[in-house]
Amino acid sequence: MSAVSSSPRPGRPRSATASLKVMAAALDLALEGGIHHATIERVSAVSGVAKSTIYRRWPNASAIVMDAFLDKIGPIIAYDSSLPIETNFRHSVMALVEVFNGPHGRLLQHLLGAAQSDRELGEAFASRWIEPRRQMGREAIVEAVKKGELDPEIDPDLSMDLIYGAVYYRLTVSFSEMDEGFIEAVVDRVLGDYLVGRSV
Amino acid sequence: MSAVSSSPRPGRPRSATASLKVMAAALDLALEGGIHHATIERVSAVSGVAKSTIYRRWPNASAIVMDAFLDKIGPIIAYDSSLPIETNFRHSVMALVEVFNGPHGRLLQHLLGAAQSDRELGEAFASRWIEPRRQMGREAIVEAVKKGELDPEIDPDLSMDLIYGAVYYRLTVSFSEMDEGFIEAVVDRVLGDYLVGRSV
DNA sequence: CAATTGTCGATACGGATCGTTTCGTATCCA
DNA sequence: TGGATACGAAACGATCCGTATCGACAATTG
Repeated sequence: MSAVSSSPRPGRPRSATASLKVMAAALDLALEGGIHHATIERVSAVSGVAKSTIYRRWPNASAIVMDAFLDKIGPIIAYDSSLPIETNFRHSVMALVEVFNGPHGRLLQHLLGAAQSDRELGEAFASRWIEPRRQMGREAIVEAVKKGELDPEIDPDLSMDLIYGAVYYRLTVSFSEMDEGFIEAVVDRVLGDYLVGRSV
Repeated sequence: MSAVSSSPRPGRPRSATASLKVMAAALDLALEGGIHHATIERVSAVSGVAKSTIYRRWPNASAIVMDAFLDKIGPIIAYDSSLPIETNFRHSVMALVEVFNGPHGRLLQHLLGAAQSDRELGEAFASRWIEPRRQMGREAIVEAVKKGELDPEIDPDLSMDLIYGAVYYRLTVSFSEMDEGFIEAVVDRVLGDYLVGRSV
């Protein structure tokens, strides 16, 4: 468990900039012409990093795009527990849907598509993109219960399945648009009955 | 609008058996080694139908697999309006999840994945697989409202987004298992509050 | 019956991409 | 100074793509 900072092994160390150049090139190519446009050959040509070097670090082109995407977009999670729980969810889900509708939306869709037939890709996606959001959502619910905003009977996990399920279903299964009204309806429908001081 | 039964056009008619042989071969290959194993070259070799003939009928390999899948599995829709609405939904969603868990589940997942970066495939999937199920689900809800089983306040479309959203989310986004308990929880959570004679 | 029209299977083509390998060079550690 | 490892460049065989060509075949049309 000694995660040494500098290089513990002999031999020439891996170039630190190579990975960055490769990921930047892969992201550019994928944003420009869809994920299938980001091939290893093209990434190598655009980044100036040799194919052999790339294959030493990633198993295939989709994995590069996934890494690049998660590094760039992954950290953005918008939960704000100072807001009322319902508003908090509306805002955070709306922020997610704005990513869907923005320039990275199609790429996210393509990545999720590729993950359907690539186990490692799917695991990376689930652990680095999906789970952090679920986690924060669950925590927001638990906090809201503590504050007395929500009925303790609520099932946080099921709530996440329903809310995120509905928006990903629209994005990737029924391929239909989402507006603010839809998000409000979903959040209301899932949280509404558990809001304290309402369902009288 | 004269959809003639036999061949109205001159020239040699298309072989009726060719499409069947192609679809059977494509489905076999896809079930055997994943959707990427069903290439045009292999389908041609296995089915004995020439590549040129295949390209005359389908734009790419995924489209063949989609057609084959929908022809074989598509018709199976299990709604039974004689049951109480809650039981009806539990059964039909359970039947869908059993498809997910069965031999065709991974194929469905792969097809949905391919549809993320193939517009035509996505539209075929939405119109031939998703929409018929939503339609029957909505009708079941409307009937239940008429029968007085459900509160007329319920939103059938939103209910479909929530129920199907949750199960597809588990299949394709969070990659987690589904058991009967999960399905009961989802259906209960979405329909429960609208069941007449309960939330007193 | 003969001409027309479209499909059939077989085969070949150029092109893209894959993933691997080889080679000489560069860089770090002991 | 070695030994070990990474680097870029280049070439490899293989697969699949989508298109085109070919002669043979089977239906309609006149």
